[in-house]
Amino acid sequence: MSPRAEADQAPVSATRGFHHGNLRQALLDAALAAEDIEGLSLRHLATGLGVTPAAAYRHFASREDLLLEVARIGFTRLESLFAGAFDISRPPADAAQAQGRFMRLACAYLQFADDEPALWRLIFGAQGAAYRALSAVLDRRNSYDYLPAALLGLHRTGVVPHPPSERDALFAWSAVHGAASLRLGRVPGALMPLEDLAQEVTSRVLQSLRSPP
Amino acid sequence: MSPRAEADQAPVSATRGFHHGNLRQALLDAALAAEDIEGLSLRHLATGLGVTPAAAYRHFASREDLLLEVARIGFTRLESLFAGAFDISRPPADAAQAQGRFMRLACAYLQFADDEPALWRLIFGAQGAAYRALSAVLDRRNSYDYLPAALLGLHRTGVVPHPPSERDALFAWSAVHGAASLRLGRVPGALMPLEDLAQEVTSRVLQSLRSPP
DNA sequence: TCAGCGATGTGAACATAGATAACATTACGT
DNA sequence: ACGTAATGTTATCTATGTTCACATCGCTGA
Repeated sequence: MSPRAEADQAPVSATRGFHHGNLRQALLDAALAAEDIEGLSLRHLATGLGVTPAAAYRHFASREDLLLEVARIGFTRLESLFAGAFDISRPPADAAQAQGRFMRLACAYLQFADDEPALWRLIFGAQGAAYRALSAVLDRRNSYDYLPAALLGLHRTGVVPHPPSERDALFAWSAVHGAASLRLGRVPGALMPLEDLAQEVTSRVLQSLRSPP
Repeated sequence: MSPRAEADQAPVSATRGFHHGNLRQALLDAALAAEDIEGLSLRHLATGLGVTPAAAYRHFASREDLLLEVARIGFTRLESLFAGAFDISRPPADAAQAQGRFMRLACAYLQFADDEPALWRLIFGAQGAAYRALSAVLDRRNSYDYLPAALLGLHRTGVVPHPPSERDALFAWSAVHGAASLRLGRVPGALMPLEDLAQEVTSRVLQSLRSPP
């Protein structure tokens, strides 16, 4: 279908190869910079790069394909935000650290929505089409492990009495995801400073995790 | 801008006036029945109704305008689901009833996402553009009052010790909205029966509301 | 009653979009 | 050095949103 792999690792802004630049990456970069990724036009992108519309089809099977690739890159950005929240390979030292991890994870999620709203909408928006398409392809080991890991840390350090279940994880995800959605929707109550919102949500989720079903 | 009002009250499927039917409503109905409302084409809609594309512009200033009107109708549908959850004009009799109201309100929200995914995506999807545009126009008295009312009922009947704050409402909304989003995104954990999910989320939100900040 | 006017629909047209096919050029390996 | 694969171009097709000039229906007031 579409040439993938080695996309996000290529020399970033190189007009390198000359004669014609290295499109593909240039197209992806331009798409990533777009204000409305889902609404962008291949022709606009191409002509904006001084190239013919048809040229884009040498690198992407279709507009959808391009968008899917952009979504994939966006997903890896979200993953690296998660990775910046805490080191998943090392367990938390104490309760405070476990709570800090949980809080910072929520913060990362909200930060992504704040910093890259177009990418957020591309991934989680329109029926989550891109999201579902991605889930089938990505090795989900990375992003899908941070939340369970954070919850497990909370249990191991005694913050939460019961070992975390899938339902616990789903509830936590729902709360944070919902908060991010409402924030993007400019719901008045969700427009407080990002850290405050993360604090708010995580502390409340914690409250609910301290009790058995 | 756009002719509004009296739209959702018009004779529903009437090809009444003859010669030419009563478009507008027919267009709205067709749009409401579409599987992908945001992606529909005016031409398709028009020709599907045996009418010229340009005819649609006698009733809607643009495609966007049509979509906004559809979103408005969708919003009133959500409101009537809320109204079916409980009678906002009467306070709950006891704690059990108050909890039932809260639970049924969440159920209504999730039901809407389940039954009308296209409308949900139109309203809350794409950056919540439609949602924001609507919020400015709608008298929000209806839909925006159910959640605070439900929370107030919980407090008045002694389920929740502290009077509900805006932050309480935002958290509850976030959790339910997030659950609906993940469900629409076919996140595996959110695919349980609708009532179970509503029960799950509301009981956990309740847990968190029982403690002071 | 009927002239006329406003509401509504038609036909043709324009611009933009995604997409494809045939052709041109460049770069690179053997 | 040559030829083949990669990449870009030109031209073209179809679909869509949108507009404009024109046609037609139906109702209202003299």
